[in-house]
Amino acid sequence: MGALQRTCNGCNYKKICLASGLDDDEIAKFDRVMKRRLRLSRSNYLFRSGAPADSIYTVRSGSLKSYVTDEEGREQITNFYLPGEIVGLDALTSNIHPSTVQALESTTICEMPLASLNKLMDTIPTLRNQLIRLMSGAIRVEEDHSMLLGKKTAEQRLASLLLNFASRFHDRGYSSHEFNLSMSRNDMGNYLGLAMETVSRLFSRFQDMGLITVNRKLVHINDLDALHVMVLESSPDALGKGQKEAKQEYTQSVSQNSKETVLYH
Amino acid sequence: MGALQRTCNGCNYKKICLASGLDDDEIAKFDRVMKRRLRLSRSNYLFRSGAPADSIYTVRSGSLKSYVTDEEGREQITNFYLPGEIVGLDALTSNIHPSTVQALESTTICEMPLASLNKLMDTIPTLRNQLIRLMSGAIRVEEDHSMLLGKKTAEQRLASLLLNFASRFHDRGYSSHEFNLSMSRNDMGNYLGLAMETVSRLFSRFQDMGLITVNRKLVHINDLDALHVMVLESSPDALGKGQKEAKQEYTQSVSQNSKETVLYH
DNA sequence: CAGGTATATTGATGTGAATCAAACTGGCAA
DNA sequence: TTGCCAGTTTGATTCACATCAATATACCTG
Repeated sequence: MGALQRTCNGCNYKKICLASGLDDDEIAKFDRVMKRRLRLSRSNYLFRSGAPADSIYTVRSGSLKSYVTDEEGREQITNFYLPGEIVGLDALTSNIHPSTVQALESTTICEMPLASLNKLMDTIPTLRNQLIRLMSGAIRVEEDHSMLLGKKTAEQRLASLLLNFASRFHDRGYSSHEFNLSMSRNDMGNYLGLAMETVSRLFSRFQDMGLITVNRKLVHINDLDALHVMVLESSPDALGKGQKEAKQEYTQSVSQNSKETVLYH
Repeated sequence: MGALQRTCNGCNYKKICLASGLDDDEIAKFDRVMKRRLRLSRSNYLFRSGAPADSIYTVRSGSLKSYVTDEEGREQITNFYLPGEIVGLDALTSNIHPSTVQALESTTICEMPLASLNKLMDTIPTLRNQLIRLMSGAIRVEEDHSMLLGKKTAEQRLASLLLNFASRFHDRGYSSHEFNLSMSRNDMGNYLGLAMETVSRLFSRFQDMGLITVNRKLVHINDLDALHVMVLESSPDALGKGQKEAKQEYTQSVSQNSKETVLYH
């Protein structure tokens, strides 16, 4: 996954990352304060939880995992990061990193110092808006992760992960049918709230069902539709009693329902 | 939980909400575009997923729950909101609400139109920074929720919820020992990734153990420390084999470890 | 204040995924 | 080439929590 350009303008991911939406003049300013080519090899840390946060980062090539740690040393992987994605957005409340970020393979990273970013945002409102958009997106991603952890079966969790990566690789111009998952089975299990053994068994099962072909880290998806169906299959409690209005069109906006009423005073 | 003032300056929660950090002049401008006293009664919607997002909101009194819905109608509650907390931050990517937000009791809400907010942020950098801080905090909250859903036992999940509310009530000037949980057992279970019956049993168990006294929605915490200990107790896999470096001081920042190395090129 | 409906509690049973326990595989260093 | 070791696969068993089921209790409505 190369992206050898040294400027944002030449970068493959400028449409995805912080620089998205900036005009030529603005991107040049942005470029000037962006530090490029931070390099990490496999399993090295970008930063650890508790460290002061002076910058946010973008993956340029390779991939990362981030995880939070509790007082007992339990680790929960919260995200895997692919090129163009922003890392460190959870540190802007306290300027202390709450997460640890570690490379899954040889990875290059762009660094944007927060001081520079703040200064730039004063003069480039587009940049501020883009940061806000990305942060909002990060919240959504976490919400989806909660849905996965709270409401999906093991099978649906792994299917979701495969579909998620398929679509993100597709967005980056790579095949959505064949790709490398750079993290270990252990990492996948941790992210999915499953034991490593369960992940391994599911890979075997999916292969036996003809849905995928796996060879170590390389995954080939033979039947994307079947994986989609699998994720949608209703789990035992999907339509539990407590949820009277479930199963209606979920993209609806405003209904005539009496409960919709909102009153100003 | 009254907060009857009609201006931000007189509001109990101005230190927590968006207006935090603004000087008198700025807060006056902010005040001018804030719409106050949106009212919802129990189980009414503030907005539903799929609806266009034109504003973000702050709880003024009462409480809310937010949940995401998948294509099959499964609902995952992602958050409960108390006075001073901001709702709708996950909608700023697409200007479509990904979540549904519903009142848990009679609730009053302040509304900040996004158009006004954007205009204000052009002239008040503090406001922009505060929004960014709050969004970053929202990401952290979701990460903690993932840790809860992915790595904690049923017992630890309910204990975490109780401690979470204890501390949030405390922050708002209420007792951290006695408070009302406005949501149903069903909602708690949904949020915690547990069956309602499990939540109910745990309430009974905690009461039998002398940790709390429950009367329907009213919870009195008798032994806060014991709940803390319970959350920290290591679950079966807290120190699994895959996690070599667990159990070290989790607030550490930079170690001498060789893996810490970061190279510029 | 009677009656119905929501919500909550408690008990009995079932099960999906965890845990425990071996083997197996591939990468790498000597 | 050998041997080691981390990562993975596969199998046997257990267990925490879900599900099913039956009351019980609070709340709301007429």
